[in-house]
Amino acid sequence: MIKSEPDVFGIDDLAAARGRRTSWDGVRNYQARNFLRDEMKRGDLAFFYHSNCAEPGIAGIAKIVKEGYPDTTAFDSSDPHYDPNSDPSRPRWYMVDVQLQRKLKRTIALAELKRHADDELRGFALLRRGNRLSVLPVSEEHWRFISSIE
DNA sequence: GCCAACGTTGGC
DNA sequence: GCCAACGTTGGC
Repeated sequence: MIKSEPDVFGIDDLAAARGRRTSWDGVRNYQARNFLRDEMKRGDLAFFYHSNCAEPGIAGIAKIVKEGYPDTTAFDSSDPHYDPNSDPSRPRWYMVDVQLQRKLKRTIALAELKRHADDELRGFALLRRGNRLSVLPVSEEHWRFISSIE
């Protein structure tokens, strides 16, 4: 799952992007970085989640079209995500490229997902207390369940 | 706008 | 290595 604030870059922005794809850059959290760098494979699907907005929830599905590679925004001193501690010879931050697979027929609200926190979605990282990860794993079982309630 | 939950930073 | 201060995330 990849999270984004729709006011900044939402599912419709991805739909409007050239090739319906974009670089998922600017992630500056080590755990999230590890998922981008090590876990997400070309062809994998990811839920696109809208955070920090009126109706937080899953808005669409994206596909990983390029596996983890160094996040070049970290090297650009004029970029808001610039990190002087990330050296091009030893990059600290990684990104992937994603492409819109499709928007969901409806946004599956966080409130609805929460109703299944103790059964079908038990253990889902999104629902764990204090979760703030912007990139997080979804198990096969959880993926199938969420797909089934669309 | 408020606030809880973190992660990071930096002094010691 | 500890821990207080600070900044950020994100639901409400």
